[in-house]
Amino acid sequence: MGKIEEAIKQSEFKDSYNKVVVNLLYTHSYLVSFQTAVLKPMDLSPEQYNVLRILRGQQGKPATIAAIQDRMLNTMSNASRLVDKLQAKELVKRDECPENRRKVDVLITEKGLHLLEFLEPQIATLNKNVIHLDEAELIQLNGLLDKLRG
Amino acid sequence: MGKIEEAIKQSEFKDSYNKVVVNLLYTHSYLVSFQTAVLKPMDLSPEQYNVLRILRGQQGKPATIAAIQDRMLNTMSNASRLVDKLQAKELVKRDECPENRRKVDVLITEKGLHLLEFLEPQIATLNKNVIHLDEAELIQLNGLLDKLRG
DNA sequence: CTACAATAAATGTATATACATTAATTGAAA
DNA sequence: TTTCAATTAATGTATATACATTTATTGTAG
Repeated sequence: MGKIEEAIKQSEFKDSYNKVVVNLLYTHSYLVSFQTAVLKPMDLSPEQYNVLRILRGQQGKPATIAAIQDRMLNTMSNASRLVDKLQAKELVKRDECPENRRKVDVLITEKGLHLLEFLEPQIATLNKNVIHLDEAELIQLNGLLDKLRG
Repeated sequence: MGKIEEAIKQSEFKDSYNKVVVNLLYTHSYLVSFQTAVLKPMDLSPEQYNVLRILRGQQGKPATIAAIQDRMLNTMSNASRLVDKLQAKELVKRDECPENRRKVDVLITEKGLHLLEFLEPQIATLNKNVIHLDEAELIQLNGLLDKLRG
């Protein structure tokens, strides 16, 4: 597919800022559509998958809703309802936090951990197939994205 | 804010592919949230703004719904309903395509063009303020994103 | 202690999105 | 010409998202 100009059939951009914004939005959509396809048979949305990985990253420690929200990629979405969905599928469980009853301790279940283990190799294969960059380029891209945000 | 590890409080990633995916999703959210804030006072969503720009790019020629869909950044969303919303605000108009009554000719209105002119300098300023890259880095980033998609 | 502000999560609501289905029109084969 | 497949847009529907409001609990000033 190649250059963004061909991909969206637009011959030129106002400036490089504009072009990089469009390119990022387009590449995001490209990646998310593949990811969605892999997750869908397991009835998971990309954000639900992300929350599961956040919880596994806690390594046994519970996370509050606010802590999950804080680590989410899409900072504006609704952690409380995402946890609802995951709980309905028994992938996470909620406990009232004993020392502060306003808070809720969220933990990933065994079932949730197994689902992640099942999905991870599929996601890894997918990534290698759809991201046409070598290791050096990946590192360079990570650096540029970090720098972009300042 | 800096490195993605700090931004989402995750100390390490499975591999560079994984890291670049997370970094892209996070950077996307970073950019979209700023863009949304600029567009919101004008009652436009980012995708509606994108459709307006696609239509202006036609330079007077109408575009069918399918042609808009094809050029959209988020390839899965619904051009027909986005055009509905824009039409309700009188930013675009729809005409039945005379030589093929299945098709619909969509055109940007004067009002739509004026809105774009009003927004563009605001978006340009925003981009310069939130994208902390110089011209050489922007070009490099565009190249890497194009290559990523293959 | 009481009243009130601050915090945490849940809920309400409108809109957006993903995806499937339907409806209308056209083109082409029998 | 009739029938049927293909094309194009619109609609249905379930879910996701953004953002405001509400509820419950805690902490603190008076």
